[in-house]
Amino acid sequence: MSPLPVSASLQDYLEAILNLSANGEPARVTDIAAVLNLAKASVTQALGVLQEQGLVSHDRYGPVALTDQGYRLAVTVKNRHEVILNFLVEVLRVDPLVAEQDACLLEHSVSSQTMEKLVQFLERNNSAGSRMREE
Amino acid sequence: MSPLPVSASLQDYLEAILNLSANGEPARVTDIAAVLNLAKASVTQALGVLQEQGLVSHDRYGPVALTDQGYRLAVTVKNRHEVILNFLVEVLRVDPLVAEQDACLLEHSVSSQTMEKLVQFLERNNSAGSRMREE
DNA sequence: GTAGGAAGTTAGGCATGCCTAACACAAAGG
DNA sequence: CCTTTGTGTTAGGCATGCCTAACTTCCTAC
Repeated sequence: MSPLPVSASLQDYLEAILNLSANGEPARVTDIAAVLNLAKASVTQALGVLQEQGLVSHDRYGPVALTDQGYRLAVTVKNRHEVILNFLVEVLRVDPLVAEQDACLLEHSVSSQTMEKLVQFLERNNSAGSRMREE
Repeated sequence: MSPLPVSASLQDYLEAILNLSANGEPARVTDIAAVLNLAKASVTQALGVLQEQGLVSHDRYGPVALTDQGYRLAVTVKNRHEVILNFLVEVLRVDPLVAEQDACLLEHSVSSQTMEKLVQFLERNNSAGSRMREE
């Protein structure tokens, strides 16, 4: 329960698994490798670590599933990603493709406090007027 | 001249050296190690790499200096740091200490485009009106 | 059933980046 | 001088995270 030291890399695996299983797909090693653009062997290795930490369940040669704990963590990571992406695209007007890449990296470097502040900022400037004029 | 692959870690060394030499200090291995909170041996090693890449000049047992190229790169890195810090503190109102830590990490993950957009945003919302109306 | 190919794993290797321990050098004081 | 103290380097080790190559397992189609 302690704030498990889940590296940026492992967070990426969790996020990928969440996205895959959200799409109905059962999250196989090959799919994860494809999404993350890594060798399958690397995925197998990472899954071993994630399983040790109780974040993933994975029988040999079987599909991969998030545990409850892993799911919660993955959702957190994905939220970060989306908040940051939203900010980059909607506020800064960064090109969506670039923003997507940036979000992938930034999501691992932003403190919780900054994330909160970012959410607050978006609530102020987004909901208040999703089309707020700038002319 | 090509976009040298200078890792985040090496960028930190450059930034530290720039900050130290800006303070009059001659940037010694010990100082760099202290600033970055690393072992001196690690600094020596990194300096070797930086020297190979022509970013730093460093005679055995002597002080460390940035080359022209290294200086330019270090300034770029430092600028990124300051822009991000400024944004976090002035716009998001993140606690300065937390913001400082975040900036150290974020400066390595943000694309050039996002940096530009961030600068534009700050120019709009900072200089134009440090008290911009939000009512 | 059995031969494919696809999926998954294992083994071994490599780069980065950090560490500690031990050694070499330097500069200053007695 | 020569010893002491701090600075710098070298050597060796370790963790992470990736890779390729070779092997095993699975599944499907014949």
